[in-house]
Amino acid sequence: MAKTTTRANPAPNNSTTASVQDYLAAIYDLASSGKPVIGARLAKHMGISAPAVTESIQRLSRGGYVKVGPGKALILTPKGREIAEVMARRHRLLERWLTDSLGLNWTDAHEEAHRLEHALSPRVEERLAEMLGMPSTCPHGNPIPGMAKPRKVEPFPLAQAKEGVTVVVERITEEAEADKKLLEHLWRNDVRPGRRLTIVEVAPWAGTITAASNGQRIALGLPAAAKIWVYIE
Amino acid sequence: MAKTTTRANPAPNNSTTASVQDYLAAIYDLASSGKPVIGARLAKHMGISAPAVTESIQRLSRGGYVKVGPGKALILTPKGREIAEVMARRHRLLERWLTDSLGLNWTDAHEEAHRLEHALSPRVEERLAEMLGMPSTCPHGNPIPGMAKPRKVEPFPLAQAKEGVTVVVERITEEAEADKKLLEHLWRNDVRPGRRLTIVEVAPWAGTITAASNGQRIALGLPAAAKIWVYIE
DNA sequence: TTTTAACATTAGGATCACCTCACACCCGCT
DNA sequence: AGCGGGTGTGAGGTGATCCTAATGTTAAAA
Repeated sequence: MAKTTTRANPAPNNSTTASVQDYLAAIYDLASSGKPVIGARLAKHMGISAPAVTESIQRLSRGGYVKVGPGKALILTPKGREIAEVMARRHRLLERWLTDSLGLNWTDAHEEAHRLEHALSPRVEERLAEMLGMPSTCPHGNPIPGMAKPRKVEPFPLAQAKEGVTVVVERITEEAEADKKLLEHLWRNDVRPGRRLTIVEVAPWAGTITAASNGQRIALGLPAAAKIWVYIE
Repeated sequence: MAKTTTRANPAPNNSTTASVQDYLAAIYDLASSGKPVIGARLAKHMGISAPAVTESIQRLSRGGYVKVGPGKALILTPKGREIAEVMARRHRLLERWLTDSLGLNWTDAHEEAHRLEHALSPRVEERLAEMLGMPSTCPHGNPIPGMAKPRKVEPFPLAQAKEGVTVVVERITEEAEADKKLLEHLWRNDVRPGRRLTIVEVAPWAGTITAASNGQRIALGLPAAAKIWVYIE
C-alpha cells in the first residue's frame, strides 16, 4: 500500500492527504456564501478540471467526508466538517502569524498559509494560537473556528447594500481570497475589515457598485462585491 | 500532465516534489558523515524499500539532481546540492523557531520541521531568519547554511574520542535526529550542544563508549556515538 | 415544449511514489 | 571453488491525482 502520496500531516485524521484537506476546506468556504456547492463551482474555485472533481467527490464520498444532496449539492458530513474546520482554523491562524509576526501582506499571507496549513500539527497550532493571543479572526476578517467570537452584528454581502448607506467591512471571504488580483486590488484600495464605506452608486445594469472611503472612490463588480461582507453600525 | 502530486512549495525549483526534496536532503545529511552514500543506506535512513530507492534514484538522476559515482555512491550535482542546502536551511531555521519561540522540545521540533520545511517559501524563510536573529545553528548544533558560522574548532565523532579526555558536544547530526528514540535518550541525559563530557570508558569489544556529564553517566553504542560530534576545548 | 448552455461522467492516459517477490551481483572468507 | 550477506534491479501491483476528449443529463431559456 502506498504511503498516501503526501501525508503532510498526521492530524486531523492521520490518513487525510493534502488534496482531501483542500477539497474539504474549499467546500466549507464556498458553503459559507449560502449558495449550494456543486462540482462546477468547486472546479472553478480550485482551478482543476471537471472530471478531476467528479473523481475526487467519489473518493470523498467513499471516505465518508461528504454526501451528495439534492441537486448534486455537496454536503460535508460531521467527519468532513470537522476536518474542514481544523483546516480553516490553521489557515487563518497562520495568516495572522504571517501578517502580524512576519510582516507579510494580505495576498502573500493567504498563499503561504494555504501551503503551510497542511503541515501544521495540533501541537504547533496550539502553541501558535497562544503566542498570537488567541486571535478571533484572520487578517481578512474571517472567524477562526474554536476561538471566542465577538459577533454582535448581522453582516451581509456588500452587493446587497443600498445606495446612500454607510457600512463597515466585516470580512473578505475565502472565496475572494482565492482571487489574487482581487485581493491585491482591495488591499491597494484600503478595503479591509473595519473600514467604513459609503455606497455611492448601485448600478445593476452595469453590474457595478461604487463606494467611497476616505474620499477615495472604488468600483467593484457585483460578483466581487458579493464576496465582501459588511454590516451597518 | 499531473500536478506533481503535492507541490508543497514553489521554490527552490517550482517542480520539485516533497519526496524529491526529502531524498536530496537525506543524501546531503548522510554525506556529511564522510562515508559514501549508497542506496541501502538511504533506504535504511528513510525507512523505505530498496526498490523504491532504486526507482527514485533514477528519477533524481533523470532530473539532473544526482549522479551515480564509482561504487554506486550517490553524488549531488550542483543543482541537487543547491536544493538540499535550501532544505537544510529551512529545516534548521524551523527547528529554532519551534524550540525558541514556541517552546517545543528537540524531538518534536525535528519532526515538525521535517513536515513544515516543504511548505516554506523563500519569502517566509527570510523573514523568519530575521525574526530569529539570524541564528547560525539549529538546536541540535547543526550549522544553518547561509549564516555566518563561528567555526573555530575541529570537531570529530564522539566514537573516536580517547579514554580520559574531556570533550564538548558540538552537534547531534541529522542522521541521529532521524532516530526518535535516540534523540529522546540524549535529551533526557542532557547530551546537547555545549555540554562537557568526560570519556570514562571506550570498549570496542562491547561496542560501547561511556561518558560522564555533571556526575551523571551515560553509555552509548558506537554507531550512535559516531553520530554525535564533539571537539576538544 | 424544444433547444441549448451548463454540468456531470465515462473512457483512456500519465506520473509519482510506494510495495512485495524474485533474481542477479560482488566480495570476502571458508 | 563456492557460499552467504549485503546490495541493486526487474517485474508486477496499488492507489492518489490530474488531464483531454467525448458523451450523457439536466435544468434554464426561448
